[in-house]
Amino acid sequence: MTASPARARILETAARLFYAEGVHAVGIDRIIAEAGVAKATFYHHFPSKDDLVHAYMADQSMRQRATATRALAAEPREALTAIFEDMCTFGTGPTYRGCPFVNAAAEYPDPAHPVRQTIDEHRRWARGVYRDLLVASGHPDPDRTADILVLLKDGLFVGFELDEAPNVRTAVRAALDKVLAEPAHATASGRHRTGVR
Amino acid sequence: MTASPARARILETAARLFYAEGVHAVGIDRIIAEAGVAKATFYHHFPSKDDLVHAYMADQSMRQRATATRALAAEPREALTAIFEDMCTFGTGPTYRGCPFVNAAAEYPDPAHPVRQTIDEHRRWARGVYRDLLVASGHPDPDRTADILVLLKDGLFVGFELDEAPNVRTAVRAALDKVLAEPAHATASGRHRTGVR
Amino acid sequence: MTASPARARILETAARLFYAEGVHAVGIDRIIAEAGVAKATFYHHFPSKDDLVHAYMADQSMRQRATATRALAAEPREALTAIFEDMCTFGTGPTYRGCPFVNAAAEYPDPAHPVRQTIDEHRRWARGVYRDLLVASGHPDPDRTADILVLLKDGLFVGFELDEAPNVRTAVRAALDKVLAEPAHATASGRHRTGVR
Amino acid sequence: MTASPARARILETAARLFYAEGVHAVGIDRIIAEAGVAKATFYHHFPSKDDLVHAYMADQSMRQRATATRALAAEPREALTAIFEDMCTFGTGPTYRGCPFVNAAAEYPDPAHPVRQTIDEHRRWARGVYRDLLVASGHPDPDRTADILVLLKDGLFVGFELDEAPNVRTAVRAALDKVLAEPAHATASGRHRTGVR
DNA sequence: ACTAGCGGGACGACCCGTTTGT
DNA sequence: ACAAACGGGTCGTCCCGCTAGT
Repeated sequence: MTASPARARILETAARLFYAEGVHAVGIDRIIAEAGVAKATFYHHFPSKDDLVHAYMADQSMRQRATATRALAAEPREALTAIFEDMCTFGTGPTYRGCPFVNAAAEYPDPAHPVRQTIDEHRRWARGVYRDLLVASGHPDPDRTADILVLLKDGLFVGFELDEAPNVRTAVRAALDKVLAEPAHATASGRHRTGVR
Repeated sequence: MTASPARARILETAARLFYAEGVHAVGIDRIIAEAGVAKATFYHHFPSKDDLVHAYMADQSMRQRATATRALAAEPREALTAIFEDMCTFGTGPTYRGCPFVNAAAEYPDPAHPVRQTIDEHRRWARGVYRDLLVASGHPDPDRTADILVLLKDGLFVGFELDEAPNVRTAVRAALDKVLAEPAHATASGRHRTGVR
Repeated sequence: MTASPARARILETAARLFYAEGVHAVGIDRIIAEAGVAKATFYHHFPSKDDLVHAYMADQSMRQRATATRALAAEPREALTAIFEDMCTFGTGPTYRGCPFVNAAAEYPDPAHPVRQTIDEHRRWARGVYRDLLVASGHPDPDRTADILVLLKDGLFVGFELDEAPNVRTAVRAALDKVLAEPAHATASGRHRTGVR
Repeated sequence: MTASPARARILETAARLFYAEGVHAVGIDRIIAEAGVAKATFYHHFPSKDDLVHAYMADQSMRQRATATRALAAEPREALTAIFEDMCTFGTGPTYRGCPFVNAAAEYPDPAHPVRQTIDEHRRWARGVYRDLLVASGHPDPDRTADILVLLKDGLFVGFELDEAPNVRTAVRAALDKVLAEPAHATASGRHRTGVR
């Protein structure tokens, strides 16, 4: 289908540069140079830079969904902690540069822009995953709690970029525990997990 | 001191435009046009665009500190909720465009850049405020809890920009309650507030 | 001979686009896309864009000659009026965009360019037709009058593009009458035409 | 007012190049190089190339109006022949490249484009001048005759570009004589057709 | 101290005509 | 017939200096 090697090289190069340096800061010339393609080839696959940015966003979303799908194999509660652990691991990587969606949104102020809509869609998906897992795990208030988990997710993405990673990781684990803890009186099912991972 | 009306107009205009549209997306020419100053005047006060961005960051930090100082008059616990309520109110404003520091960081990937250092400093200040208030309110684990409040703060800034404001607000209040709740057994000083505002 | 269907489609498409939008404004990619041929096929039939432009000019000339040939069946005098009526009819068509040769000359300033030479040749042919018809109709000054008819032809082509068609048509008919009118004293052959068409 | 030397140099250079080589064929870079201005200066005075083209058209129109105004000092009939003689003289100049308006129209197919509207306005002015002079000279049919003079004008502009100048000049003079010749009473051969169509 | 304008040159996105391989 | 490569060209914007005038 879309199995053009040139297109793949362009998208991969763009993803790396856009994420590392920002969308506006990376020019087409640089992308085609590092991808080793001709200008005409680039514009054949992506009629405009915005189309490339859009494809970059869609690609990021697809990758995160694939990663999450793997975590979804476990039990609901474990899946949730696994997802957040995965994000923490990602956040401590050498190339980490924050959340690609939040960063892109910072450069695309117009909420009606296609890039923003792709971001919105991704966020709805992420919240949906949290909610579904909470429902499956029998959480009494999955909707509100999913919203809180989204807060936590965004906070950790920012934190790993701008604060000290170990502290962030510790705080994320503590916060997740607090959020997933049953409301005080309903502590029937003893929850014995004493350390994620 | 720096009470030049021209300089103030430049900074105010730049702050408005940088925040609303992003730093890279706003050119010097546009700033001087909308500020109604001459180019020479601009470069007299700000030797380079980066200097202006730096001043913009410092100015944002100063404003947030002034706002927080007002909230600090109340009791520690009240002060904390007031601070988060203020941020929620800010997040629902018509010109809201996310956290200026997070947005700027998205456009300045180099952690060694002066702009990033100003951001770091601001974040250290914010965390310090949270920690101090937690200490003053007798919280048993002020350091880790301050880290969690930072997560919450960043999450809400992102959420108000990219998600539905009412849901975010509700989630923030619930999360703050959870975070500030006394660990079950140690409920000496009964804090009976069951819902902010 | 040159009965390749691909070639014909290319030439037809190019003629339509060149005439409607100008030569420089239409790119090869657009032509091959709208003609539905491959790039290699295009460059097989037309080694360069200039060759295509040249073929476009030659084609236009051939078509005009074919049209004129039909009019030449009539009596000389009638043939002349028929030729100008044909041009007026052409000038009021929905796709009319002026004289293709004049338009092309506007984009090819160099008189030595092959395109220009094709234009020159076409104009010599047109003037020759006028002169021959004037001679055949017994006009006393066919050479100078042919030059005047060329002026009229060019004027009407411009007029139909840039002025109001009905006024132009009326003016063309009146001018043609004036031009073809016998000089006062030499009114031998009564000319009985009482209304073209 | 608009007495900026840089702007004047740009416009003068653009007029020369646009007229000699065509609008699309001349790039901004070339204009600013030959005018000796900076790109920023160019875009300060002309926000886009189209604005420059528009100014070029308006400038040409103004110049032709100024030239015509000088000829208008004479008696109506003399003024008309002077105007056409002026155009013939212009047409035989070394830099002659046809009518700037017709050439520009060839490159701007859209009749709604500002450039085209400037052209339309100029043509209305020219026809108005002819008509006024015909009225002042007591011509019995100034409106239709003005239309014919427009035909003649356009024809001569094209002819001087694409045909042999001396023949064109002769033909123009002869045609002008025919067009301005007093009707009826000064001629033996009555003109029987009193209204085409 | 402030304004207005101009010069400079690098870079932005995007399109051009053309050739080659498959 | 399609995809890719190529290099140069298009218009336009960038940040930044400098000079002259008030």
